Amino acid sequence: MPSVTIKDVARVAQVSVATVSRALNGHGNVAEEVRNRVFAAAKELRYTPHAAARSLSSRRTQTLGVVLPDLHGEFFSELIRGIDQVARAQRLHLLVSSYHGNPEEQGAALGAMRGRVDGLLVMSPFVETPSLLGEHLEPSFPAVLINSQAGLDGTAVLGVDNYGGAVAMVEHLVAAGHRHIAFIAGPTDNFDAHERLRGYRDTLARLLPDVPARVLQGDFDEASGHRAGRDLLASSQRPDAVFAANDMMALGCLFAFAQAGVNVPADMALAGFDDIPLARYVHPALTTIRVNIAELGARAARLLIELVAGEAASESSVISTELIVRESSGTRLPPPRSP
Amino acid sequence: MPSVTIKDVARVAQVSVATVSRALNGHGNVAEEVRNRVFAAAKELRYTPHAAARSLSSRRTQTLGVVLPDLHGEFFSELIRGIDQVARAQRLHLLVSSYHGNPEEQGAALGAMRGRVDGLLVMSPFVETPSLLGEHLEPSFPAVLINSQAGLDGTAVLGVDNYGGAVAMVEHLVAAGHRHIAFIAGPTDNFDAHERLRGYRDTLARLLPDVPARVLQGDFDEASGHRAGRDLLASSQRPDAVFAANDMMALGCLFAFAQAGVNVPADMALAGFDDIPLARYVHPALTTIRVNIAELGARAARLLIELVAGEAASESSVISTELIVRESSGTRLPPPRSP
DNA sequence: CTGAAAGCGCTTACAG
DNA sequence: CTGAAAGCGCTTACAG
Repeated sequence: MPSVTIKDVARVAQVSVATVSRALNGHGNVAEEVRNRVFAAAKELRYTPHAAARSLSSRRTQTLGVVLPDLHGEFFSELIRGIDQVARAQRLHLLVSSYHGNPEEQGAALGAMRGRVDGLLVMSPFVETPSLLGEHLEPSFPAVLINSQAGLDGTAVLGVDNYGGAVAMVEHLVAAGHRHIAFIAGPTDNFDAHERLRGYRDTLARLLPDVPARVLQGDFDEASGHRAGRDLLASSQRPDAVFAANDMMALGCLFAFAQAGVNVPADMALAGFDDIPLARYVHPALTTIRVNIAELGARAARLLIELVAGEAASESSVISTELIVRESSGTRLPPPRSP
Repeated sequence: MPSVTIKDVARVAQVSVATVSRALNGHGNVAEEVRNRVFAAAKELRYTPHAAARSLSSRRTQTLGVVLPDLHGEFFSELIRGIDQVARAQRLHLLVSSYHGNPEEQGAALGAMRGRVDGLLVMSPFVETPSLLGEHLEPSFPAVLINSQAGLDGTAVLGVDNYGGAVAMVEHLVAAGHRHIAFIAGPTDNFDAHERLRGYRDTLARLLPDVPARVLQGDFDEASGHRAGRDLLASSQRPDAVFAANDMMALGCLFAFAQAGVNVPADMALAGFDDIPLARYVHPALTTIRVNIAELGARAARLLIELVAGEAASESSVISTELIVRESSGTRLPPPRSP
């Protein structure tokens, strides 16, 4: 990073720093000939404005803060990619921070963003999110929550339609002729998990009021799915189908079944949620709910940019999901892959 | 973000801003009682220092810049995770930027980091990297390249031992009894791809001097692997084994074989490179080379932090790889999974 | 269209 | 141990 400053450019171009600033920022009211001199000088010196100085005086950082619970795995990768896509289209930077699932760290991460970002994208999948955020987020500061419970104040929230996805899956399983449908739930303090469970319960009660819900506790990772699968096999009453709250648990369950010689879907149907890349590669391919994560990130970023510009009212909405029927749910497919 | 400044704290604590600064930054030479007053005031006002202002006067941003060719997929996700792990341990922030595989954008991304970061982590897997970077990176600015060709100057480079990994794989395939080993190469302008190809060629020439190398062009994605697989099947001389320069191409190849009813490894052995999560789930599980990407990111970050502190001389090194033998290479395994 | 000057919020020698 | 002041590199009314 060269330490050539606006002063150097001004000297070479023989104008004041004010004029350099105006010329470089395209402020229009600069004589053609002067502007050219400034540009030439800037180029010659390989001048790049000093971001911190600019931020300090302009009150704009040209960067968006992204505060996530973790950075690991495809979900966050896709989310960041979606955010990045729209940010760069607006020449905005991304300050990324993970709080490693630790609520305290989340507060620190939020605080550390001050003076660094023009707005905040935060994902906080805790049930107690509102109070957590209330302490660290000024209501007046542009922010949009991702996949989180609605804040107390009017903070915008963008999320996946977890409830709708779970509803669609249960409807599908029931339509495929399954009656006893067990559910492997995600962590109890996770908002996504909570919504998916709610969708399962509501739909089962609606479609098959006489069949009791059956919920096994999981925590979204493969091992817990495996455990749940074994418990199911060991129980006196095997269900017709198992709906796992996410694909990783469904895979764990699938392996448990495979080890026990239980055939999916012939002996037991299986479905997941998320449509991770693995889902279509395992055998049998996994019926699941697709969630367009990049789209979620992109929409959140767009909304935030509007908020920063003072254009939009904070409004919450939801990204719709898509049922992806593959072999594991025991439904006969028309053509292999419809576009 | 509250707009309470150091002045407010000074007023409430009844001291000068200089004292507030010293107290909050732990400069020691502040009276116990005064320090307490300052802390109390800061807490009461929920004061958070303004990062841009601090950076401007202290010449330190407490953030590391990360400039990557892309943000998509597991590799970058893992890399960022590794970097994040060490950065946060030092309370450093991460400014992440993707240049979307576009060399021009890379220059812009690099330039935009000025005044925002204390050091730069850049991955530039182009063969022409040195000249590209020379234009935008001041030699005096702390930077470490990741998985890139060595810079002209003394810039530190950290990378994966692609060459060594390819050597190990060819040795393994030969030891398993395969002679005609085809190679599906990655993009010609990609440095990783280049090194892997070199490892293949050298080792084949060394171990089986009479067998000609056979290289098909790919571009690291599944489709190109599929294409190469079909070409191989259509050719008059089928090889005994196929070594793809990365797992995605190996998977594409595997699907091409499966479609054609060619059994792996009975009819043809197959191996990849990277050990992506899918590798162990496909059937047959894929023999591949594991690369610890998070470790790569972590080591790069550590090195950069030392450079920023002026502690280390820039030195280049390489992350070793590990041969993961699974079914696809046609070797009989001892126990299923050795730890 | 252009310049001199104030100010953004901090840190850090320099005095005392 | 503490304060007054300069300065970090920019932007932006305010004059002209």
